[in-house]
Amino acid sequence: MITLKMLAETLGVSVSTVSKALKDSPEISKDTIARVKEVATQLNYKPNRLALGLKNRKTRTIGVIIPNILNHFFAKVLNGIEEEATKRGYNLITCISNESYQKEKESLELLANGSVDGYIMSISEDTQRMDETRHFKDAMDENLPIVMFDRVANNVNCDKVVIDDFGAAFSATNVLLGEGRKNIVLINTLEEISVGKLRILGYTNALEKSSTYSGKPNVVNISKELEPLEGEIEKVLKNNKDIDALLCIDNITGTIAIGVAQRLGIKVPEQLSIIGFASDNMVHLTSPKLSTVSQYGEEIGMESVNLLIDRIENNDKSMHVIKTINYTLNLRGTTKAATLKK
Amino acid sequence: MITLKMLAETLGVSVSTVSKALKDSPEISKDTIARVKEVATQLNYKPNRLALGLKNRKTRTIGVIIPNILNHFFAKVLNGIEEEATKRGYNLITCISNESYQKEKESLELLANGSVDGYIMSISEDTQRMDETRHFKDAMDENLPIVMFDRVANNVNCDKVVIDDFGAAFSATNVLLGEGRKNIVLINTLEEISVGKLRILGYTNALEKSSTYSGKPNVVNISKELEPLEGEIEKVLKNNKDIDALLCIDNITGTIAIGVAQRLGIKVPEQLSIIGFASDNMVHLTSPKLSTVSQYGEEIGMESVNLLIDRIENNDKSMHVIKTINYTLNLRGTTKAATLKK
DNA sequence: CTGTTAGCGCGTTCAG
DNA sequence: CTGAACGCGCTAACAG
Repeated sequence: MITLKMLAETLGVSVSTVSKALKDSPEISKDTIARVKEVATQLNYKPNRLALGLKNRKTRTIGVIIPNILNHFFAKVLNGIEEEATKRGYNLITCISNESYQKEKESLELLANGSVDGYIMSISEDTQRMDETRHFKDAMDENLPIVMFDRVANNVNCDKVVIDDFGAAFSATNVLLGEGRKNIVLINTLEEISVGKLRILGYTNALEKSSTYSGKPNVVNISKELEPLEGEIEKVLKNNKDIDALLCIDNITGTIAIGVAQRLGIKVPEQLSIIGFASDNMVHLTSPKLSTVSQYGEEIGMESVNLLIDRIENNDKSMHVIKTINYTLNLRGTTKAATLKK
Repeated sequence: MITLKMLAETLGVSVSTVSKALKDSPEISKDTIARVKEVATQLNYKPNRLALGLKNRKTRTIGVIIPNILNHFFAKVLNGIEEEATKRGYNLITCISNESYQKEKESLELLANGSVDGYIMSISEDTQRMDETRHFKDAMDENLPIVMFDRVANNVNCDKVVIDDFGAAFSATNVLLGEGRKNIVLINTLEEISVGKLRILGYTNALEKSSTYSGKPNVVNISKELEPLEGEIEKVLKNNKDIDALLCIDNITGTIAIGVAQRLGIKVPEQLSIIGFASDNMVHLTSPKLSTVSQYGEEIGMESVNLLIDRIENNDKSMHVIKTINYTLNLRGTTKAATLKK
């Protein structure tokens, strides 16, 4: 690792001269500047980030804490975060909470030692269940801003990037209603999570607002632990006679449901419409292709980065914002009304 | 952020006394140690990682560079890396090369400024195509060890963690041969990548070694850019009359092929066996379930971390190792011979 | 037992 | 135009 000192020695000038020369200080002669830069590039000098951080009290590093990288949605968000952060000259320190409150808390604390300038995170299932927020506030008290995305803590006062989950489920339900469906069942595996609640609300609301729908909201909770999910979905299809539409608000059951329905001899979408919240990367695995509500993971990541960096660089204490990212209804083969739009 | 200096002031002692007390130095009296620790925990003191890094010339941070986080395999590896790194007290700085040589090179250089103690990476498609290695050697010249996993550069002398791709394809092919398949086609989307070559070699080798197989190796390359993959696979099934087995050596076509075959009225596995290298998380999406060759992503990540940290902490210059991780053949519904084992 | 000093790499005074 | 000195937070060698 090449340092200013080494450059100074090989050039026979002082350290501060080198430092100034490298940033084109008017204090230094054109001549010296040229010489210094020449040697610097030749020796491949790179300012030590740690020393800079120590000096400026800024690391240009963002702490990212996500619950589960194997979830494709979070992977997409991370992708967006990485891209935008790189663009703005920031690095990422990535932690995975694995849906555990303990790990999330530890990561937060670990990075609050001068490692990062702020956090982007989505909170763990554990934390949501326990409704714990102390650790967030501790971090923010140390002047480390937090941006939460997707799964956010309502009672924490920080910037947030969310999807309009209510609206998404509301629109999706309306699509099914528009097809004349009379028996729309919602399948849920996200029991305790805030977004799950909002989606359920959107669904029930749409049904209640409908003048033609006579049935009651029908929410079926499936535990992710309960294997196999296929069996559980089969039960749903068998136990709910006259079921003609499925709204799957987690990221997986929609895809599975297609196969189960077909195996049971139910025609999709003629006898049963299905809309999922699945990732688009799974769409081409099934036939017919699943109609989905898409979440723009990358965009969420990018927005989070911008919100955070603006907050960091302006040391901004103004009102915190909640940014809502639009979802998109991608109607494909598992619904009939491919012409309906939001 | 609480510093030693602040602790020293509130306690009325010197900075170095505090420093020593916190690490139970025998130079300091039990009494002072107790007092210091008391205040330290109360004020929630955390040693500044940057300052430590600057002092020790060690950051306890690993630079991770992966080609594409949306690829489930890499996500799994990252998961394994994160877990093991945390266990050993290391942080991760994550970069995504997006399969670009340029980005990979930039990331490598960017982190070579004291940000990390070493790298774990899988090299980009771009880099493999160009067969570029200068940037790796530059980093290693700065005394930053590199561990490469999965996609490795053969002509770079560093630690490597790989799967036995040859053996994996060899065994998979033998399973198909053992079923009495006479027309085994290999489908490939990984044209330029080293692992792809090895898998193809395993396949051809198995066929050539077989005394009963009369056909020739039949390798079909499909470009990932060519959308839709379904159509391409359909062509393969139609163009190759008497085809009775498919070995899909990338991570996606196996899953798709099941659907395509069924749509064409081909019975799986009666008329057509399929083995894929797909991620196990996709397995439950199809019916019948895909037989796969599994790559233990997490294990690869963990091994990489241990290799790297050992190298870092021992400043070890000994021979570089190539660690081979075993794969597993998971025979499920798309093959008949569920009893055959490796 | 405790304090002073120096230095890790850098940038920013302030003197020359 | 150039250099010496200082401090960011920390540890370690050295004095007291």
